[in-house]
Amino acid sequence: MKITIDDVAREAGVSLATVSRALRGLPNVAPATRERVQAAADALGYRPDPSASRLAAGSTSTIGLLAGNVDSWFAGRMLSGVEGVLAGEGFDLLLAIADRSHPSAVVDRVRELAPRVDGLLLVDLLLEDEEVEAVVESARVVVTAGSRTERFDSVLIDNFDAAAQVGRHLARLGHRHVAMVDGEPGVAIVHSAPFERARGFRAGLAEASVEVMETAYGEFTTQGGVDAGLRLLSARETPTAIFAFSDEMAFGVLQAARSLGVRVPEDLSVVGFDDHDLADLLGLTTVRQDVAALGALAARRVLDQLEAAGAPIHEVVPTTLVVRGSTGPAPAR
Amino acid sequence: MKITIDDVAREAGVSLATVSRALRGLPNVAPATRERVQAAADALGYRPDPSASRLAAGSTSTIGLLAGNVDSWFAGRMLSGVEGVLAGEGFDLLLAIADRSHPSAVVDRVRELAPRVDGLLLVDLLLEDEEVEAVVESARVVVTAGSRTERFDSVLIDNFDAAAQVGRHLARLGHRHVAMVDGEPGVAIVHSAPFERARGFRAGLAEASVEVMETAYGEFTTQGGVDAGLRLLSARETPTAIFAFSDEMAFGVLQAARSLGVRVPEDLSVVGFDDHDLADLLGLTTVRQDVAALGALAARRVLDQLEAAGAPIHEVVPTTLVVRGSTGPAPAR
DNA sequence: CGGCGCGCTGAAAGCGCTTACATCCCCCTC
DNA sequence: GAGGGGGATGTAAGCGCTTTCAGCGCGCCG
Repeated sequence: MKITIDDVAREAGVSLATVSRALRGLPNVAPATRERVQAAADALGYRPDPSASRLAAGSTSTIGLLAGNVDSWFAGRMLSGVEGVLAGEGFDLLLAIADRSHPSAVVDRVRELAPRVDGLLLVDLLLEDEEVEAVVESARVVVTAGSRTERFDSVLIDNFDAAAQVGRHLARLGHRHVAMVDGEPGVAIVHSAPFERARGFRAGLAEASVEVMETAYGEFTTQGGVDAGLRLLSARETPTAIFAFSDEMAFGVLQAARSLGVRVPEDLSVVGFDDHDLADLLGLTTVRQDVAALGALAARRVLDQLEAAGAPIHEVVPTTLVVRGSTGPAPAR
Repeated sequence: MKITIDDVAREAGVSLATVSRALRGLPNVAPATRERVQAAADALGYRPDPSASRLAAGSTSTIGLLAGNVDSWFAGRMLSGVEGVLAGEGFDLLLAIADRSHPSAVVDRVRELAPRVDGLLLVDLLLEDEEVEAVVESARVVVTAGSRTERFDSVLIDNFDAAAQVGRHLARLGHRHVAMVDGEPGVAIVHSAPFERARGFRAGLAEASVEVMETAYGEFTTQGGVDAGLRLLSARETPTAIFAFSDEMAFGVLQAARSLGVRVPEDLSVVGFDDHDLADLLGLTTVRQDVAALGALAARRVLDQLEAAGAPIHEVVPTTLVVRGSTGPAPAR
């Protein structure tokens, strides 16, 4: 029932080797032959069996995308960008999620993925040094998006600079009591997005001799942001400005403020990160990054690496500070 | 360099057939042999080549997920739920997006996907009858999630009933001038989510002899919701309540209301659909559906169908109307 | 006019597995 | 104690492609 390359060969009156060459556009096929083969293939509705091609050719035409989650605004955008490029180039996209609660989840998943893909895209994943090594060993082509590791190609924004701008913005507004909402405590991986944002924010504030008075953690979720906001705003000394490392967490902070009767921006300025669809609606000052473009670029990097691996390339995509109503002058004390 | 099943066979001192059987847990392998083989495989770090297995076995252990988009709250949740189940069962997840701007996109994509997957999951896709036929012909196992087609298994909510509840809720609050925000005009596919929501909403209102005065279209995006809201609220006769078919569109309506100085809920009641993370934050009355559970169930249905196909099964997941601050009594006129 | 090179095509050997089918051996039954 | 049955293992034939290598015919050069 299944139509194989032999059927096409018979139909076109050539050998199956010629069919294979003709259909894949390889050289050394006479134009007339190529057409005849194509016509035969179309007539029969022939579709090459991917499993067979993969086994014979030794490559899968598949790119694996491993992310920590897939239901955040960031991940969704990233996926969109990546899929667009891969589909355009005829590659399959294999999606995997690394359960962050399990310590070796990333490495385990990479090992599983490696044999079934030509290249791997790690999205927004923080890797310890030994994890990086393990990944290097099991996968041939690896690109990271949203975070950076010396060993792999990466596509990301200048987190340091973006956060520094936020710091300057708040300092300029007169804020002296400033807090931040990071993802998780204890993760201090150099070059990782949270690490760089914290560092940049401090640097931006430092220009005006302001220091971060406290850090809370919100796991990059809205609910986590609520909890973090409640903690910060019900402490003895409350901040007049909070910088959350994602819009989703910032939304949570806004909610916490509202539930405590803290007015934004009169009593509290809030800044997020991402420029989520709803940031505009909620009037949130934030850092805009074009995540879909990031994803598209990352996908291209994987494809390029497939052709010719070289020294790691780190691409930086620009960001913009978008000032809206959630930030204002520091209240008088 | 690559470790194959032969290497393991040699190491364990058995034939490669036995290795294959032992490692896959097939019967007719002596426990001692199985252990020896496993030990050899572990020692060598053997990983079966998926391409070879697939070619030989004739099945791919891969499920394809085709969606219209992947960056909505709904799609992200769905993906999460699906991935969880598939990963647990050792299946790969192939992700594809059907570009809705192209009319035959879904069918084309299904044809591409079919040879590389064992089963297909169609997420939130509206299919015309002829498209359904084309899909039936090219793919063996198909399940739809979020929408329903007689030919395929489906997992979805009772859109009619959920929307009817919304209608009753608004009617009970005294609203007589009611509008809705649908996705796209002209899509009237029976059993599809938008179709059923519109029908259910009308039915719920009809119990109180209320009719829908107008319908706007928001493409299921926040921006689309803004536009739809602006249109509805700046018409000659404005509604006192708007039911948007997704929270994201409802957020847009809220923004439109705010920008026009229309107070919610004093002047306007707004209801969404989904119970997005931020619905709570924004005080949006909405219909809660557990999308991740929907996805998990859908994935299971695909896997079950793989084992034994039967008459289409339609699973219905319950929803809840969550009343928050965005709905209130109809204003006096 | 013979030989050489080149463009095109075909034959065949895998790619690394799965899976009938054959084989062997041990133990039980009569 | 011979015959049988069944569990454990091995042998080998594919699965449907890709790719190397050889072959063939033609045109061109000397």
